[in-house]
Amino acid sequence: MPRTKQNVTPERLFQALGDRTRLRLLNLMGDQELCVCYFVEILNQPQPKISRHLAYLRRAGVVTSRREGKWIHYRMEQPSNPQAQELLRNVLAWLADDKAMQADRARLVRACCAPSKCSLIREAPQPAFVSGKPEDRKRSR
Amino acid sequence: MPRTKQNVTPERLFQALGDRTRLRLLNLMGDQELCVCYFVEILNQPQPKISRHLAYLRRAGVVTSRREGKWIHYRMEQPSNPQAQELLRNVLAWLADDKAMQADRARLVRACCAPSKCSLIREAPQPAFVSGKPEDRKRSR
DNA sequence: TTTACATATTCGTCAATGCGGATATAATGA
DNA sequence: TCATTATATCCGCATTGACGAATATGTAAA
Repeated sequence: MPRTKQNVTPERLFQALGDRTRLRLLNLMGDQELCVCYFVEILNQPQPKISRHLAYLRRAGVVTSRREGKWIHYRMEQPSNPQAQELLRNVLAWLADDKAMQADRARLVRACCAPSKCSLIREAPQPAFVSGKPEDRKRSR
Repeated sequence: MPRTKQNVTPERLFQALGDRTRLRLLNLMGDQELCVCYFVEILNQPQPKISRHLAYLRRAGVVTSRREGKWIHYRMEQPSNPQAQELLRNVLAWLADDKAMQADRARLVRACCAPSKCSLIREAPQPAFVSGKPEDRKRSR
């Protein structure tokens, strides 16, 4: 029997949100799917660290990933519970108030405008908001 | 200089929310101030455990306490940031969906209707929603 | 089939935190 | 003052989780 997406418990979700690095990751992928190398570039943190936190978010059911060749894209996953959806929207809205989070988003935009300047993302696929593809996010699993 | 209420960081708040016992406590005090002995009675957990979790919530800036003789009342504290306020409202709404949380609230109402049956709260001051005093919560600190 | 590159995982260490049990503190009343 | 009651804190232990460093895996390209 194919295991359907299990409901995230509130405490599990909040544990996932209880770390600065993970909040920064969610802040960046709030709008769109992003490739791992962007997170590493923007947050300027060791790649294994980023990877570990992404894995934590995935295990907590907050994000999903999709492979595209060598690259792996992460995006937020809509919880099945409407209250939880609303809550995640609120989280992102709160983060948007934070100066450091705004700076992260600004760095993302800058990196996307001049990918050639960023060693890590020079050849990586661009996020949708740059390439212009409107919401063609495929379901992964 | 009197220290004003410092802003709660998102990660700190979410850490505070990342525990089942603390969520149950918040669920109970969502509507009104409550005396510690009620938490002990309703959750049916060791008093030191309840006390530790209440202390955690207090340190995280989520609740405040007020002493009344032998008893100490806890209530949720409004964050200064409107986004955080909205978020806490959402948390409570989400919890209200949870069967176990509903059961807790039902036990609270039952305990308040027959305090003589509950050894721990036999003589404790009743919560405002029982005694009928409309929102006379005094600021503590 | 090598090589290079993107990403994930493992390992050892350390700090934070949850718990039960015991004890301390604070207010009340005899 | 002493006893009682409500609540808080401390102790020792186990678990979780964050980290850097090293290494493994998977894909593509030569």
